[in-house]
Amino acid sequence: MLDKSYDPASFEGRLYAAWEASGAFSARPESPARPFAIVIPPPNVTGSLHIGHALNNTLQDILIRWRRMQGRDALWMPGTDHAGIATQMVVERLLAAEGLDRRRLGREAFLARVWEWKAQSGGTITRQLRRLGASLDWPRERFTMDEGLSEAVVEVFVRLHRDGLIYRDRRLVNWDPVFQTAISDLEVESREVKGSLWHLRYPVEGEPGRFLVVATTRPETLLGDTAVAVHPEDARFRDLIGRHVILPLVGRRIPVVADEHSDPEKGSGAVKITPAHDFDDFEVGRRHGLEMPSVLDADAKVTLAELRLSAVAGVADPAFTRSLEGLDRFEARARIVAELERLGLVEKIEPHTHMVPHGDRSGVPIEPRLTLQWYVDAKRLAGPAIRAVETGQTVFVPRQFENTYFAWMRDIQPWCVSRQLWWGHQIPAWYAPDGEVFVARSEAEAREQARARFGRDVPLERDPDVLDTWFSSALWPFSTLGWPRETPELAKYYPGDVLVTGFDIIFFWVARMMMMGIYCMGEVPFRTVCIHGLVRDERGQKMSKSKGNVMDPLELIEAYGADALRFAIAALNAPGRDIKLGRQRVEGYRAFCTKIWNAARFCGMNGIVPDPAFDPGRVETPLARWVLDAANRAVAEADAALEAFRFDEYAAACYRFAWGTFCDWFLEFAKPVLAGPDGPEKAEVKGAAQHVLGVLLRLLHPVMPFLTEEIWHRLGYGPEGSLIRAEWPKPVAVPGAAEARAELEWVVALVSEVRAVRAEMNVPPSVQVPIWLAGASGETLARAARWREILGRLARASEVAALSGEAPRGVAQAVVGEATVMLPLADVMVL
RNA sequence: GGGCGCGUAGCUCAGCGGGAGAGCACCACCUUGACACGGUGGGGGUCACAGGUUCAAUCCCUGUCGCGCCCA
Repeated sequence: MLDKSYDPASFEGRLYAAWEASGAFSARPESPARPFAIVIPPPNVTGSLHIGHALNNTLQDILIRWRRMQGRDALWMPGTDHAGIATQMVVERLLAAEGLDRRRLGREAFLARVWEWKAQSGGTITRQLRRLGASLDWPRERFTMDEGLSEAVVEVFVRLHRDGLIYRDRRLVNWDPVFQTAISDLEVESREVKGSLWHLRYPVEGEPGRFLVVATTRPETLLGDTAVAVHPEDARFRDLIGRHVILPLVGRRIPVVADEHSDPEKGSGAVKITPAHDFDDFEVGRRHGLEMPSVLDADAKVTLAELRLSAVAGVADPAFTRSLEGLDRFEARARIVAELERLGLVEKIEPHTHMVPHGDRSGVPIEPRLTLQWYVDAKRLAGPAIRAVETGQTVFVPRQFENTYFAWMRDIQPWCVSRQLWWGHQIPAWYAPDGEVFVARSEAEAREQARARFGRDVPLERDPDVLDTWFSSALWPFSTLGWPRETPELAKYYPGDVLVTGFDIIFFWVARMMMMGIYCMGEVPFRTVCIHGLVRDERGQKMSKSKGNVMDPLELIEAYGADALRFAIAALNAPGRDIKLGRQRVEGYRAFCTKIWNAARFCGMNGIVPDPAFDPGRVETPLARWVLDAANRAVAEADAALEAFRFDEYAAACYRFAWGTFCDWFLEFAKPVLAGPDGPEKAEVKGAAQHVLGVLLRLLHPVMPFLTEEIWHRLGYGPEGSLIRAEWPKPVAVPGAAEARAELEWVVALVSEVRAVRAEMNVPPSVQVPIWLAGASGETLARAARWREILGRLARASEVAALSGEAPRGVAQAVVGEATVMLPLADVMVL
């Protein structure tokens, strides 16, 4: 028997442990069953479960549990990624607390510390996913730095290099001065900064007293200017095109070039060009063949190494400029502006708000820097990945997100994959003393190549850099299955069925997994990409620590149970929309959990016990036929919703059937029978009840695994922990379903009408009133007789009788079907 | 500036050529032997606005306004 109240904390942990111990989450590669495979979008190993993970993993778990019950060989591949920067940051912070730093420790010792940290703290999120109920195949758990996955990374790098798809190039990168590494465009976020627009006077060569005024937000990069650009159509500057100006502080002459990059409407109409420290300027520099001296180093401090300083009276004093060497970029800015003001070279300073790129983790402005890095030719990999979506080999749900994918993929830039970090996959490239590069699977292989090239052994040095974490994540759909080895898992579970992820991740994972999957496997990594939104607070605000509006899924699970949280997430997951989640929503769905619990408890109290011998094809009473038919429809609705990734509709179908049909009507109709004498009718109603409750538990299991599993064994449907393996319900043949539906719909309509009329007339529930039916068919009167007792209970009818002739005075009337319902209320109304 | 999406009951959102809906919230009544995390009943919307197509438009088309996101 079930306890008096629903207390999820009392069984969730126990059930999860039982499932996991029994191997219920395991895929069975050797089984002939058709596979259903999902790879988890690997969470960051430094992470802990936030509400976005709860959403993402609830949806995946619903799909996996549903397909598993349908008999598919379900594989949900777990794991985490090594999160290069984030992890290195965490460990460096720990070292700092001990007064150490990684450079003093050395690479090898530092990496040992990272692994040590991972062993101790890396399992946080996987433990938390268990609290959610996520049925991941834990023994298969992978980590992007695992031996096997690392081997895959090296293999892909070597192949890409062999195919000319990976190369070294000197280009501008987003340089993070804090982490001292290149970072990806996607790790850069624009932040609005209140700054200034400095209008600076550059003396025009050969015309003393004439200045070309440039407007800039970054006066400190002036040192690296190699031109001034004006718009070719701009009449103000036409005569200056092709002439030169003198670069203040540096004293070199730099050309005035015509370039459409310069916007006559903005600033002064003339822009300084610093090709080594600005992406747009870099392009201008390329177009005009300009030099590209760097004036800021890895720390974003001034370096003059690539400059030649000349003295120009009143414009450039080399002694001053040399004093800038080694200054931080912001201090240099202040000093430079002060010097220019002293020289009378500042025309004006305007307040100016603009967007400045910041490193998303370091929080400081990124510095575009010219560096030599490894690049993947993403453009060539993108072609097939675009076609795969165009031709429907992979489909996005909702469809409109394909546009996001196409937009990004069609405009894809060379992918900088090297990072100046220690934690990550070290690039498998070795350099000979002359700089010749050997890309190989191992040092031995590199030596062989070098020997073949030089005819003797030469000392080789390995590239110290590591690869972008996304490089290894991109391989996740097949590296986790054993690639490059041809394992049974790879053969069976690739391509996967679905990738479930947020729209903000389309660029990160989806695009890269598509490119690498097609390149390495010759086939897309997944058939469907199911895109969900962001979880926001109840007012639609993004959750953030600074706003203090974050909801902790673990806290919600403790307060309301994992099932309530999961159901809330599913129910609110409207396609293409963000989820606005408030505490009250979760609380509200906890009420639904409680309702199910109590309904099951009622069944148990009335001796409704599982009966495998029950045959729904042989039921005779309208009530049993009707409820079995309603369950059929609920199953069909749930299936259709899940097939379409409509988690909200699946939840709604379950809710409607469980509460609106099973509890509100079926159990109420069943009560007089259950309370009555034993006999065929009671046996049949009990049979139908146990059957439909069993359907309901199975139907709800994917979204409410704990509650349903607990009821399942407590009521004797199977041993503890067996619902997860139970067969997904299928519609059953119900004889006379249409007639039963018509009859029960009539009863429901009649009861509802009578209740409404009575409520409107203020008749107290304690007062029983006759129901008279006028103009009723013989069929209706027969039904009325069959449901006499129910009408007494639910419609508070003292009698149900046919009426002929005139309507008596003082009766309230309503129409149900062909009949007019009359209630003699004149004496009992409360006015 | 380009793209995508959204504007339907107080809130969150379904619906999408012919009947305006759900859940929650609200109001009233009800301690009925599963459940007050409950039951019953009820109020509440010119479906953003303006044109157009159609016998018919919340739904299709065009435009306007407002909001959000992505990209530059």
